Amino acid sequence: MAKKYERIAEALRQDIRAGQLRPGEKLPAETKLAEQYRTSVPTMRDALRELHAEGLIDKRHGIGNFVRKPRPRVERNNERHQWEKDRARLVQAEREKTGSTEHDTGLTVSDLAFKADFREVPANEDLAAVFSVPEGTLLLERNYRTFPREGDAPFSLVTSYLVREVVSANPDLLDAANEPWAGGTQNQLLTLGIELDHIEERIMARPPTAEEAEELGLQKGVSVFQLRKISTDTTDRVVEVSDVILPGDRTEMVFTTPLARW
Amino acid sequence: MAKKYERIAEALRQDIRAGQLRPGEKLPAETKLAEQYRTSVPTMRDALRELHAEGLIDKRHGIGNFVRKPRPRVERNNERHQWEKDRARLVQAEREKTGSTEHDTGLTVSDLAFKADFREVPANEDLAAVFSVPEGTLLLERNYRTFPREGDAPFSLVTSYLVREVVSANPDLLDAANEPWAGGTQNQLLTLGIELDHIEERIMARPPTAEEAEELGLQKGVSVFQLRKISTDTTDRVVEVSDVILPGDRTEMVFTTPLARW
DNA sequence: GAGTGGTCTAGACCACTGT
DNA sequence: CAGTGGTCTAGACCACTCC
Repeated sequence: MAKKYERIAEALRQDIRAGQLRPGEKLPAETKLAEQYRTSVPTMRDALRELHAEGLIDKRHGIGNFVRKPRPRVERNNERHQWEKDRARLVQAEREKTGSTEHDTGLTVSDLAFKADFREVPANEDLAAVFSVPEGTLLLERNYRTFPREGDAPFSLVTSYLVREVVSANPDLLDAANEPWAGGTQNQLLTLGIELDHIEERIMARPPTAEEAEELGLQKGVSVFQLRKISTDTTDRVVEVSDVILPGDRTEMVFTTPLARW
Repeated sequence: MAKKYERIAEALRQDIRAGQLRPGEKLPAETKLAEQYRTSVPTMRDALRELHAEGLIDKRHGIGNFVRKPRPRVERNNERHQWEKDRARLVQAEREKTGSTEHDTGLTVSDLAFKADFREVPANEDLAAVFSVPEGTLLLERNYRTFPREGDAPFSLVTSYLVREVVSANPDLLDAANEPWAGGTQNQLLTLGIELDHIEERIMARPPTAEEAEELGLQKGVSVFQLRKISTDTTDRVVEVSDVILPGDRTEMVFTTPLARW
């Protein structure tokens, strides 16, 4: 015999998929549900936990359980990097002509930085290795919180690192008040005479920390993408390292790899 | 005051990180632990569930809870695609000279197919759209189970689709007995006169289905990468679609994006 | 304050594993 | 068989949200 909580979960799944329970709709209280399904509250909660892990329901403490509205997935395409690079110079060219209308144009098509927070930190072992600098080298750490335009939940947590020494040639870059910066990071690097050659991204999936779950409005059990983006310039020097946390249930990452012709 | 099960989880985390509890070591029985921490068994289990979700312990029914040995992460780099493409012709060249020593050289550096299972299916709406063929078009569906060389748990579940009509020019490709195929899929396509131009990969993270958890030896709550790889040839035709499930806790995906010079 | 989900207890019994 | 984790019960009380 199937486990009781699984049978209950399956019954609720059917109701949801069949449209008996519609997106946004509130489920009966857990005590009521336990009664309906002739079981105890803890067992009922086991069933609900299953649905929750699958992303079918949202749990809201003190309010209730709700059938989840399918959240729009956001696509993150690696073509954005070339796009950003092209744009970095465009913006620069226009600046020379027109002045500064740049403030409207955000960083990237679907990102809009609302909060930027800068500080200086010494490189730990990990970062020192990636940058190929001695441990303890001063880095500029920049924290961003970005939101989708629609005023939904915040969408990604970004921590970016630059070598302080390298950046100091342009003092504007040290001030968080200048964010969001028209033309994005690649334009910032351009002001330092740095051109990027390639970008490497390493992706892992893991459960969110309590902090991340809080900030991203995630529920326990939903996994996050952890992405480390490493930007290397044309002299083969690592110039930026960026750690990004993305909600696994709302993000779709797309990478296109071109192949050399035979 | 912090929640009790969180305090207990934290205490155990410390013990693990500090090396008091070593990888592979068995924890005391849940009843004993509950006693030690002066709590009930269900609460103790809440704490253990937390550690389990974080990948710090393995739960083995009927045996015990164990500190997890850090499983080697497998790196999946997109440079493999170019590597495979180069290799596809190399193998071909050597075949003409020497004969068939190809059987030793697997598909890709760290993959080894142990089980291949072929069948023909009509294209559903989803696949038809990707291939740009009418719904119902016959596809060759190939299921692979790959294992890391060390005889550990199976490592990825792959379902690959090709348009049956296209493949039939080389009947050898229709027989699962010819797997693993020296030179991999790109060599198979080469025998059909097909050269790939680029590969697109779409990545999502989600909890595993019960089936996947079973096959990959995953534990509940650990998420999987779902990767769809779309291969397009030099005539801009989609020739292969491959759905891959990878364990999120053991896989690190790496993508390098080259940028055009200014 | 009323109603909700979250935490916690103290057990009982079942299912799985190894000897 | 003994020992383990998995499921399930029937409650109590706390923390949160809304009115």
